[in-house]
Amino acid sequence: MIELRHLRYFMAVAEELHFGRAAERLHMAQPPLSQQIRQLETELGFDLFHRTRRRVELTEAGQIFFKECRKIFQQLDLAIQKGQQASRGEIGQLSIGFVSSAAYNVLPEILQSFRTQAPDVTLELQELTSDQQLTRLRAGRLDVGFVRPPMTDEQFASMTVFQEDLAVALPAHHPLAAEAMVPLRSLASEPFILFPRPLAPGLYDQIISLCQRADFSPRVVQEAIQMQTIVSLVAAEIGVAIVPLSLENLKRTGVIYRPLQEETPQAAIALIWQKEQVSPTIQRFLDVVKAIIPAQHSPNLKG
Amino acid sequence: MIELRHLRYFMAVAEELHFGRAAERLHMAQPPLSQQIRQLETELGFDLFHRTRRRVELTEAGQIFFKECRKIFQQLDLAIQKGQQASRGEIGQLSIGFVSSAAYNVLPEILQSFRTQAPDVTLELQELTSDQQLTRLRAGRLDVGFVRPPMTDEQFASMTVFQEDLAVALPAHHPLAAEAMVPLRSLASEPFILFPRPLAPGLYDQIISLCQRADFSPRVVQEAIQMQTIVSLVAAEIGVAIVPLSLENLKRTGVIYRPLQEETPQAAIALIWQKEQVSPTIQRFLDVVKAIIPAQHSPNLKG
DNA sequence: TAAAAATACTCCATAGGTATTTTAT
DNA sequence: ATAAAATACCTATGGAGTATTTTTA
Repeated sequence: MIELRHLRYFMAVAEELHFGRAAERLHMAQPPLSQQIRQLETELGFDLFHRTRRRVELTEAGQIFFKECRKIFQQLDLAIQKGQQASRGEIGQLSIGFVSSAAYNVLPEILQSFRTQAPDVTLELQELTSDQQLTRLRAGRLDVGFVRPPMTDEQFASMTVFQEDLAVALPAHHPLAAEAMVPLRSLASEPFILFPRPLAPGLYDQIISLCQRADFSPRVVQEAIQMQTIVSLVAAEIGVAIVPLSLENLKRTGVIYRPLQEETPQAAIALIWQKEQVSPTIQRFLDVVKAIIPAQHSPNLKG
Repeated sequence: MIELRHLRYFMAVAEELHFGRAAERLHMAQPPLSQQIRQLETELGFDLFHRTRRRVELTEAGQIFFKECRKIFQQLDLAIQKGQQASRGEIGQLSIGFVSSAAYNVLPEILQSFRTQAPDVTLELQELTSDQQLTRLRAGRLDVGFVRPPMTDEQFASMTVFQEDLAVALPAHHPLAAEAMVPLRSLASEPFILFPRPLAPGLYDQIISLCQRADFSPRVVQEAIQMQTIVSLVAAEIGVAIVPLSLENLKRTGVIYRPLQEETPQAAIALIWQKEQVSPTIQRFLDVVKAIIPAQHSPNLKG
């Protein structure tokens, strides 16, 4: 079986063209060196040296094998180097899941910062609902996810990266759009547009319980999977929607956002990951996120 | 010190993701396998596996190292394959020296044939005088040479590849050009153009002794290194020259070649090589040349 | 408790050392 | 006569085996 030892010895002899000097360079005696080269030649099935017992010369095959051997050691060095870089999180790939609304607030800044800090990491972004992300995180098909809490699974660690008030999205010509602030009660008879509960149970339940406290159940006329769609439906005067305030960033014309008069629970976005699976690349990503969060101030129209 | 053994073991474990099964595949027990992987990780300076003691998973660095390891083994296979090919003479390089006049007769056919038979051999052609070739052959800087005999050096083997009569090159309007055959004696008072003796002692001495036998010493008015030049000087009516007949192939206008009436020693071209240094590639070249020679008939205007 | 990897130890194959011979210059 | 590689033989490192423990699902 050929070992790197054989190749190292061969390289030394090929460079020195002298078994004695090569042995010296390898800090070993000459006879075992001769033996190992012999062994290598047997394994390879061809001779590497012309041995006139006085002069050592590379055969033609030896010359070519020598050049190719160099490449083997270069490839080995490269493998080690790349592995070490990866172990420091400097190269690698990172699969990131995110709910669509994260794309309108924290995500751009985080990605930009991470790309600067770790340019050798290939990012793979997937827009997914919160529970799709949980499934993929468990299966190891995702490294981190930006989800809507609550998130009560022991195997995940999480960090809140963004908090914002909920607001009412109104058609531009809706009477309530004239007011600076909307009391929730005034929406009691309005048609509502909501996410399907399975896709965002946290947000859905928040909205429902909010309405309950204002003594009404929202009349849901339409569900929509995308934030984009919800906003478009509002613009089309299909109904009103209670949405995270950062949707304002969409700048959809025909839609006006108004804060709720009531104290509302804040809509949060959390970064989650598997506790036990923190690769250096993931760690670097977490570090980048941590560095950015303090700079974030929850937008709040009431402030 | 990292050995291929370590890498082979790592590849097996990385593929099986199970030390027990990997050990089985490697026809060995599980504990030494664990040890060797440990050892590899220590050498590398980073972990290859996440060991939860129940599940084995590649770390990110491990995944990348795995990919690079594949390339190492591919490179190793390539090195062995190329070496074996070279040992069979299927690839390699061949340095060929030749005297300029060889380019007008045998060389083209030989090269063409060899290129067809051994397309993977890179040819390096050098136009050199006979003694320059001897020096380089001794130094190993040339594999074979096409020279003008005589060649009396024990360490070389040789093979005559071409023989031809000597002829007189005359200016087109020279009175002797009217004759079908020229007696050497009629050139006694003509101005001669010759090679400098050091560059082609064999040919030079042949010509001189030829003249001696015809009872005159040639009056040398000009020496020229290139056959081309000699022929041009003849065309310019500077003098006459005794040259190998194959120079006719130059088709220089203004020059007429006429055979000598006397029996002349033939000018030969020999292929020579170091007896002790016959690489498979050289052997293949010799074989090609041998196959061609019988087809060669010495051109002879007297025939 | 069952399955899998890690530890602890033991052994022997073989890499490497020493002494000597062979051979070519 | 000398330098260099090959051969013969011996030594001991460390790779691999067996038995056992540890750990977690």
